[in-house]
Amino acid sequence: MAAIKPSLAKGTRDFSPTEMEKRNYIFDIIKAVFAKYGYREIQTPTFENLQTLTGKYGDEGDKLIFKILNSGDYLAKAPGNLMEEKASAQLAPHIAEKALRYDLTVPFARYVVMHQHELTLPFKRFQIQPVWRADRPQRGRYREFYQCDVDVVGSDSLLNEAEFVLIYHEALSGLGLRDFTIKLNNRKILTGIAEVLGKPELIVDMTVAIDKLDKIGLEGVNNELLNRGFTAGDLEKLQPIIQLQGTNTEKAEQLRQVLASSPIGLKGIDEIETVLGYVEKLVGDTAVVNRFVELDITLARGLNYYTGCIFEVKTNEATMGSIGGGGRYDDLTGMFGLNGLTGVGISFGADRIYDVLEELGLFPNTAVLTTQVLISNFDKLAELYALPLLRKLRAAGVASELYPATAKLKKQLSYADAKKIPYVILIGEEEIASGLFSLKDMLTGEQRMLGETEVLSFLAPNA
RNA sequence: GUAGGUAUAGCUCAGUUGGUUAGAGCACUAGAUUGUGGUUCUAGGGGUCGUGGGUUCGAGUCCCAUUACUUACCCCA
Repeated sequence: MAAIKPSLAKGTRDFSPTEMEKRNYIFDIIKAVFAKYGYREIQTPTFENLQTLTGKYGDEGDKLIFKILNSGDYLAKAPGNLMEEKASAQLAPHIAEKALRYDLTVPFARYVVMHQHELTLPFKRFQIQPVWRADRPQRGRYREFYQCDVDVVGSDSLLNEAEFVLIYHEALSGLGLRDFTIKLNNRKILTGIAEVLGKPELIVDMTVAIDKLDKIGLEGVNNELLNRGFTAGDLEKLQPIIQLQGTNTEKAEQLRQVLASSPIGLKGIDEIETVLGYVEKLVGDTAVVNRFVELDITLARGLNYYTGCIFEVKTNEATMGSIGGGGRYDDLTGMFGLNGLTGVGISFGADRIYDVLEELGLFPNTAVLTTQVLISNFDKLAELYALPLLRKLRAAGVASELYPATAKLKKQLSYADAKKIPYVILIGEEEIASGLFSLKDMLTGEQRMLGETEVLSFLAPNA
């Protein structure tokens, strides 16, 4: 068999030991916060029935689902006419009945419906698993990436929304981020705006356009609105909304006036104000809230399913898309036949957070823990002589290893150096004769002769 | 799906209007140092210059095609 050139599938990455240690550092901090707020972990399968996933993410989203070819002679049962016509989209469900999960929310909805009789509502769960999307990779965008989702179903209390703001703040601060913005919006406000304009059916076009304010500026947004079916008169009404200024309270006040004729819009504002009120009480410091939380009506995401509050988090310390997002969906499980169950949740983009922490140099050294001590291996005699010490070190909880072959000391020390092992124990003729061990500090280069108990108490002072 | 950019050693990259045997740094191996790493010095291994075609006396260099990677748009974490 001819050797093939090794390569990674597009948009995927290997995680080497150092990277894994850093990734776990992120996951551990996020998990600890989730647990602290009462969420419990679940996992769902890597792949689901294709039917479970399609139709949940909009047309664009459906195209990005990785489908898994059926086993066996999958073309035998496929409709001939569709193959003749090369109708890929229609043919796909006939030859691919499974697909890789696209996010964690839809599998969670399926989970809730299937386990409804064993769940105590409200059910609070978190889930940290990879998801797959078949889009074109670019900076901060991968085809395989991890989401850290935390959701609660069966509770319509806005306390949940408020706690998610706290979770974001606590987790991101815990990771060392200092300047980020938790943006809040509400689907009902967007609906209200579209209503006031008399164009409720254009809500998606409207929000997609004004969402780009940061990127293409006011003029660009206005042009896009015109292209998407809005009139000059609509634009005029929209200007004060798009360019909303001031504190969160001031913004809410202005919106209240604009949306006076829209009951649903006013409800959205009520919700935002309630959430902000809870957040202030929970944080206990208005200045902190104003610094990290921002009412931003240009925020548009997940419009296919979000019905209430919408979240998005951006870091201001690095150029990166959003590092998290979420929202409320009133009918999370309706698509699986269980109506009237509301859900709200957020997600952390772990891979992007990793890139940001890397760029800002925020990974602590302790995130990269390794073997504490390496025992050298001079010859077979020393190797055997080392084994009891190795056993005692490990029994005392010291991460330790014996160099697995008789090799030049230079090579063994280089190994310790490359692996950043802080101590090396040298065992040769002298040590065997004296019964002492040479303990070398790799950082200072100092070397001492110690007895076994001294070695153990030095490397494991608390054991 | 649309539009750019890039492709030379394991990695990051030089390579002059087309001209002899394609280079550097890092990494690796060995020696200087037969029981001492990280610094230093010396030597060594490692290349069908992404692939296929074309122009030319001659192509890493120019042209065409193709593939892969990459950046941006759409969309999204």
